[in-house]
Amino acid sequence: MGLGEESESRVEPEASPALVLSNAEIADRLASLAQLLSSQKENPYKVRAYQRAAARIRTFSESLDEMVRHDADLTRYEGIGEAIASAIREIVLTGTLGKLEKLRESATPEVFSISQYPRLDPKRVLRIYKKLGIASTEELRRRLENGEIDRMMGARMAQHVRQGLTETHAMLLYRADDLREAVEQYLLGPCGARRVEVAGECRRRVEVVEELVFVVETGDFPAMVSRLQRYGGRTPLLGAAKDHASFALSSGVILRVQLARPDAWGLQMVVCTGSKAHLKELKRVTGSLRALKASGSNFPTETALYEKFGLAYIDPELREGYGEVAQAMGGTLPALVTAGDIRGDLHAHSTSSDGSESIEEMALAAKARGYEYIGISDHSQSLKIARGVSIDDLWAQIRRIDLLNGKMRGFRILKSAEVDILADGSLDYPDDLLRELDYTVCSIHSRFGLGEKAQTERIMRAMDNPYFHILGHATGRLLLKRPGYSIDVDRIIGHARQNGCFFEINSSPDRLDLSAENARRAAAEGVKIAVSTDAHAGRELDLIRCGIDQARRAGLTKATVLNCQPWEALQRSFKR
DNA sequence: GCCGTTTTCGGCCCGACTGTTTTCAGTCG
Repeated sequence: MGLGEESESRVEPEASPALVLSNAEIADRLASLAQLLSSQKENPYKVRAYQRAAARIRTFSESLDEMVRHDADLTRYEGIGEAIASAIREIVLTGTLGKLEKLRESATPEVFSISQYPRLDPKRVLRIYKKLGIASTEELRRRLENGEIDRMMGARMAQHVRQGLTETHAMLLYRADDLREAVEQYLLGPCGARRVEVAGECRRRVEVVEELVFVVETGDFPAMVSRLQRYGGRTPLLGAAKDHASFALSSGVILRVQLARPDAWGLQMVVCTGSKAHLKELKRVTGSLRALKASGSNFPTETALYEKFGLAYIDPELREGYGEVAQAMGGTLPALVTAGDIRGDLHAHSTSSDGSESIEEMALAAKARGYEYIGISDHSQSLKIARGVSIDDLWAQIRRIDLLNGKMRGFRILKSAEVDILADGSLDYPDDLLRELDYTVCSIHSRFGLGEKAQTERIMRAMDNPYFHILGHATGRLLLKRPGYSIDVDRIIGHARQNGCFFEINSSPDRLDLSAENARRAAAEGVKIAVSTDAHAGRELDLIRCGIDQARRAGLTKATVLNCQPWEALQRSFKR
């Protein structure tokens, strides 16, 4: 998008830079090799080593091709040893990899065709082929599009195939932040930008990013565009006009840069930040933004633009078209929660279950962050793989925390547990033990496959237990990996309100569960939400920033976030 | 294949549960 003066045109690939292999092309070959080795049942650690190296290479901003030609030592990078370094050299110098070609020759036609899509897992795809009686990637794509893979193989498999077959790839926000940093440095350094600011999904803190957008100021835009084509060796230009351009980054994310003059900077930031839904709301007040630009009005900052139309400044996280423009006009925008409002973490693990630091260490880490409390919520007895705490051990842990609290000043360790919600909706500890805890986080870790109705009622039954307090990661989703189990969120929100239960925004970057949309619905019904990290080590308490991003996207304020309260108030909230 | 090092090879997390099945391999944190 952007307010381009002319529409984008397809650009023919340049002749000479094509001789340079891009990091993406090198990574693809290593990934294909991993596929073929995997389908030959090679040592899985070897397979993973190639996959890891391929993934790593996609994040490089320097050109591997150039490094090889300058005889740089590639083994200084983690995950690249002698063997993979020499494979990369061979790819760069000969354009091919003998080992890969050989394996391709001996592969079945099915596996050969799968290896054209380096992100597909051949084992999984072969299972699909067998079950659906098909044998080609074209057929695979067709069955994906008509929903058959979803129906026959499940949503998870469908997601894998979808990601494997498409060329653009979404990326977790917190990985995109690293990429953003690298591209920003590249824009300011080699590209000679005077000013760079990130916009788009990254700025709105959307949990999964498909496009990196920058607003830039430079005296020589064409030079910047040509320099960007050499990012990571070679970065294909997808299209360009005189004031904007987009590129296909190695990682599969689209990079878009929009040129802006200082006097139109604010306007371009608004347009490039989006979202589409926000801009639609905004245009009802401002009229066409394109016309606004043509009028030559002066909008050096976003605030200048919003102010001119009688709007308060709208935080980027709120720009999703949920009525924020009307709120900005009426002066009723929420004061979004910030990391500084958080008084403690209500979901952390310790060495008692699958954490890597002791209760004392976790407490010290929380105290060092300026928190007033930390809730130790270790896994319950049934979750064997996470070394769930036995009934006896939890009794002992309760007594130990009491002792520790006796020695702490101005800080409190809360006695909690992440209690499994069992298949029948009962909780994984007896009531007389649950009663001794300050509160509980109750979560589903098994039987994801129950249908929506059964899963919903399972959670509602669990909420009927008077010692149920916070529903942990409500849908079990893992972003870009697993869609989560199906539940009727509205029914569960209603039941939570009735029973005095709460939700959690789990801050793990690949969970962020509740979603912003569901958190918004819960808050609208008056159900408070804990923003928790699920930390398994002291440093993971930092992940709270990811949860805060999500909470802000949901429009949550200090008053709607459970752990913005001091312990005394919290204690009252947990009385049912 | 990489890493670390106790320098020459073993570990790379793991163990119970699940299944319009695949009786093994995928899955849950």
